[in-house]
Amino acid sequence: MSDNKLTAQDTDFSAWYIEAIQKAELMDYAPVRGCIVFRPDGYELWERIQAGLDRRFKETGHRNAYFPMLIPSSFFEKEKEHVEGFNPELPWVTEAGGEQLEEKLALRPTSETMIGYMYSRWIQSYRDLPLLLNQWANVFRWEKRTLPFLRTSEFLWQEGHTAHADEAEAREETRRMLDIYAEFAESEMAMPVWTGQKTPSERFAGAVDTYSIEAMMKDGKALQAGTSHFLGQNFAKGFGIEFLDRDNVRKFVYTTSWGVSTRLIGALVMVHGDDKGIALPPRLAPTQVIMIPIGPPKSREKVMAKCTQVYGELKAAGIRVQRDEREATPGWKFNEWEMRGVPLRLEIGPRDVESNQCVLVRRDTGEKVTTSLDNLAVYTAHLLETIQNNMLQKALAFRAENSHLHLDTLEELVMHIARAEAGGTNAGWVLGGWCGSAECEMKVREETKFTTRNIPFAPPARKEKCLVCGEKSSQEVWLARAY
RNA sequence: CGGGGUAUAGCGCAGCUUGGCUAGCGCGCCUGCCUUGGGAGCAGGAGGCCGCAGGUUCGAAUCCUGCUGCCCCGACCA
Repeated sequence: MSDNKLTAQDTDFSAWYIEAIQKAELMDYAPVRGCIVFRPDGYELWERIQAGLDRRFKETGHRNAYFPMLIPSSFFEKEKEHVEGFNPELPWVTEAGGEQLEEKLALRPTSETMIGYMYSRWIQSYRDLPLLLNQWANVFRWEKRTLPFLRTSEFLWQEGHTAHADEAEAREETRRMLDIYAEFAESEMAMPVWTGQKTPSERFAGAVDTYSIEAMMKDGKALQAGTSHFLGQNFAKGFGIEFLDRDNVRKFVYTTSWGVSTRLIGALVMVHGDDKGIALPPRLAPTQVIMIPIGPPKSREKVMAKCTQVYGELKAAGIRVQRDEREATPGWKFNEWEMRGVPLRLEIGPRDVESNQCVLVRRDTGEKVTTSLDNLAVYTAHLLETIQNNMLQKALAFRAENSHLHLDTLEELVMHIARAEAGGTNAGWVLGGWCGSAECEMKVREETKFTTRNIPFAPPARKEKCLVCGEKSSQEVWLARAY
């Protein structure tokens, strides 16, 4: 790159984002519209996300399976809202082997239809229930406007699909998986989220109820980071998923689906990044410690020998450590690895070798400490945990600072946004009372571009009146600009 | 899909208004010397179908027409 400095976040957050993810080598643009390449560091983040979630899915009784990517067009006609929701963004295969296909095939945007079809063949009896499957897959959605990781034509995700004998059990499953997403986001990604219910207008196409986790990005915008849907009997009826119950009556099953995608990588960047580049939480970082040897050529041999020894000790302790022995100046390397988000830097120079010590520098705070090489692995492991924790605390503090709980009318909200824009700051999120009407929801959207994010299960404040109409409020809802 | 902008080396740009010599600059890249605790220095070097197609002209990166990609702004989305 011509200029090694990133655009500052305050100057232009979206320019910062695009530059940061490319300079950190998480992704690159592919030759197809809206498609990206996941480069090794980006893909490894996904692999670590996969590993963490997959373990949690298995612990709760789910198994993985894989269904075809091509879906017959007739499948989309079996659930009316589902078709209407997805039709505009489906890519189609219409020709193969040099001939027109009898029935065109869609590249899946999600697999409710394919899986519904298969479930109808597999489920006969209440003894076959619950059926708890998950699929790791790529999906396609031809979006008008794309943004790397957050919205691309093809993306990677996980979609869980379960079938249950009764409504209560299916609803419980829907909430259980949402809670797993929230716990994962906080403990592994150091990203706090609000769990809550989507309003009817933001519901998944074909769902009875949709729940989400919502996270605040550094520009104050909201990102839907995961969803869990209670599908009722909609797909069961569309695809004939029936079972014979204990009472010898044929009944439709209740289904759920839930998913998170590679969008989480974008979330990680937008939650923790700063003007130096991206910053990764230790639990997910492909490289947790980067070692940088320092010193003139004449001391090289001694320094390298010590590096090799320390490297071996850290590696043996299970720490993901890497050495940068390239012929570049230390300063250059410092900036490079900060840009790539490595949580901890370890410097060893001639002075350190003499006194059996090294210098550790934290990515999250910039803090430098000189420490003994004795018991270094234990010390480092603790420090990584401290960083993980601090990143979550910082994200929580940022979210609290930018959450506004004391705006009670649309006028106040409009003023609040105007003040933020005039001051060049972000307007953050606003917790509003809501009467539950679509009219009020639409009005906020039209006048402020804020949309309803979700109705939090545990709102941080109670609201007596609807922010828009002033009528008695039945619930609190997060309002924000969203990605 | 509507409105605006842009396309010249891997990246960022100048040159175009007023057509003309071998198309430049910075960063990066390669080789050598030297250097190393916050983006070092010197010397030498490689790298271009000036987005694509057509037109005007003795001559086009430069003027004209069409197309395509990308970026930004508005209606849809994990």
